[in-house]
Amino acid sequence: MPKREYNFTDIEQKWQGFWEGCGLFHVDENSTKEKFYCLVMFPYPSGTLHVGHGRNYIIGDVVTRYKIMKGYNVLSPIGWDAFGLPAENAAIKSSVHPAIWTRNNIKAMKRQLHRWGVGYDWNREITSCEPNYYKWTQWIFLKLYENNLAYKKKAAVNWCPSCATVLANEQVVNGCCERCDTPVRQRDLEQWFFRIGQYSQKLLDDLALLEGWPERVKTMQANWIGRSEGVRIDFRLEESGKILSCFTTRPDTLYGVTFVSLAPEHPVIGKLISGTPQEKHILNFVEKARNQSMVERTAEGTEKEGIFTGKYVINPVSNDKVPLWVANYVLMEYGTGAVMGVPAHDQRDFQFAKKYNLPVKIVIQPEGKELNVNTMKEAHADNGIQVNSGMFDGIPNTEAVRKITEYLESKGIGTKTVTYRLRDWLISRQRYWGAPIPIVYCEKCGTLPVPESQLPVVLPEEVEFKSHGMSPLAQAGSFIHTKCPKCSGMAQREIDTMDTFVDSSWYFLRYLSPKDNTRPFITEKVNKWLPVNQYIGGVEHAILHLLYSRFITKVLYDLGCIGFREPFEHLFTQGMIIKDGAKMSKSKGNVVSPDILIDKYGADTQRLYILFIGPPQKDAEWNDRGVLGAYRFLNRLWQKITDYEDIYTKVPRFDIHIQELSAEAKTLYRQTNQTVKKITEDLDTSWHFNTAIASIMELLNKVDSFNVVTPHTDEEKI
RNA sequence: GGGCGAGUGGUGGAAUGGCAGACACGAAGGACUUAAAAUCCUUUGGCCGUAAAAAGGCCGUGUGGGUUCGACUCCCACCUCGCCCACCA
Repeated sequence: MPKREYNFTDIEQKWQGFWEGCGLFHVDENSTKEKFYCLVMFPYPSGTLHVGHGRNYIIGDVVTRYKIMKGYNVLSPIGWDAFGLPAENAAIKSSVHPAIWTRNNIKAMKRQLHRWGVGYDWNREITSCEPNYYKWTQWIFLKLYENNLAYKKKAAVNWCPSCATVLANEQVVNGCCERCDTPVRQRDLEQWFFRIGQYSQKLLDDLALLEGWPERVKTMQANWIGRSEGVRIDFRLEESGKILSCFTTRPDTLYGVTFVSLAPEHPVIGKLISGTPQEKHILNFVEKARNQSMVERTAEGTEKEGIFTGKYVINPVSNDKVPLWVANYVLMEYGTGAVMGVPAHDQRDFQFAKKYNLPVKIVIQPEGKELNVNTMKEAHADNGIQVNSGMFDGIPNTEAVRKITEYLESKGIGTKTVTYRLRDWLISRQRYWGAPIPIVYCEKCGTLPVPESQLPVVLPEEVEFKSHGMSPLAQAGSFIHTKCPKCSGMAQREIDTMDTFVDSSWYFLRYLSPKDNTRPFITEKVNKWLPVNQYIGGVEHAILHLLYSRFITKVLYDLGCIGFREPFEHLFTQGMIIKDGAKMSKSKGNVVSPDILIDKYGADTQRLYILFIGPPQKDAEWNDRGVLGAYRFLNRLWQKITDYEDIYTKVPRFDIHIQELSAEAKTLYRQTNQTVKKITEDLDTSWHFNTAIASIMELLNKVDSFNVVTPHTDEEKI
């Protein structure tokens, strides 16, 4: 038999054309079939795609096609998360406008997605940097502003004094500017925040609703929200008698307090030390601590440093007089910005006390051994029995937590408090390439939101990019100067843009009405199609993107705009593709281009290999030889199928009489059905694409050996 | 320091309480070829066994314990690696 060639180019072009022609991936919204919303995280248009990106889209494509075959009405949309810092950096480096750079990248990546043969409803494509999209990102901002969920306050940014510009955390390398190596300083700017903190408890509670999410992602979110129960205890300043509150989760250690520390930013410091001889020293210390960049100050191994204020506070239960310090490890944003120091029972306090010769006082003795102040090498943070604790002596410390809290509350010197680690979401970016924040500042009328009728606030395209200095928007006079929406007098626009996470926290609603210019989304449609049945993306988004999307969904639900509280029913997080020991990425220089592989072996080979490489939720090592194996298999399969084309096109599909088959043919028939069953299970319940493919390979191997041992007549019956 | 995950042949992996190593890669040998590539066939965890083979046997899933008739799989402790977070009071 003459060998025919497996001409993947023709085959793939033919079928891609066929799918497009029959609109396989276009959703018929009037269909009576059950809906299925399959969503892949929309890509950032960074340049070109590499095979590592492909995993996400190929898995999404498999799910989409499988659900279509199972009879669902499947929505599988795609778009572009198109605002962001890399576009701006490209503009500075190579003088290409971010808009041009971004649109070119989108064009290139779109071509690549098409070549991969992944199926989307392209009629619904959205691009977050286009005015018809960011108009509605601005609308979301206005809704939050109207409902007191957006506010402005001073917050520190990383500031490079040499470039005179704000740096993102990732642009700070070892505490220095990545471009000029100048040490980065902290600088306070007025910035916009969303009150996600107000939703901490809801975001935590509703994790329980997410049965289709991986446990580890839910745990990560719960840890990030970081609820902790404790007590706010009122200490008093020795001289003035004024209250200084400390937050603690360990009220049982209250009798062991030997000092109290303040965050360098604590507002009480200034007044407290004003006019004292040590004032200058302390202010120097505060200044130094505040100039450590966030990254540096919170990095592991940063030396704990402090300075004595010369003042004392009074312990409300023991009446001990303890020194008041300022320490760089105390954070103003968490708790009250003041911490009680218990060296005997907190390791960090222990180190601090040893360094500055502060006393150690044991108030909890572990059972079975006795702690001694003079021989302790580290703090005892575990449980034990209360000692040196007045009326609470002799009870287990776990009980003392409750008893001391009750006592403090009854005396009015403490309050049970729940705190969350989750801070409000800083959405201001001193950048050009983002959605402008729709706010106007009028000298007469103050801070005003841009009326909805005036949206979008269009990002001007004629601006200058300089390697240093302020955001290009700050120099765009025609953008800044505007009329006050209230008094029509002279006013100025906000020049900060929004964090790109705002763009991506609602895009899944827009796919249902991507071109509607009258509203961000259509309530009836999103209520019908959401929550998303299956969301697929990288685990690196387990916290921020997924938490922000949940937050915005909850806000819109509370405002009555939508009828569901969680956006994503099932979540799948795929593993990374590793090459030469590192995640495949352009910056590491270890990318494999899909285009070259498609030219050589075809898209199906690449798709098959990506699915065969290993369990999809785990990281996988890329191996060029593995691609060849996938190619060989497809060749064999294609040869086998075309060999018998004339037979099975003639025989009706289910016209097989089992009784008439030979024993070998019967076995093969059974094995075929077993394979179908195995693949169905792999796709339905576990997403074991690799073993599904392996079982087809096995079946093909069996078909091959069947031909060898059986006379030709039996083949024809199959 | 906290959280999550993973340790199985030369490699990616399969088996999740019942024959460990499916499937694939690589390697070795052979067929075809002037030759190479491609393709096809055979072998391929280690050790013992044998003149060579075969039969057969023993060992083997990071380490040490445990549960069980039976453990890669479940439980406890430890070691190593990866990822995420981290001075959170």
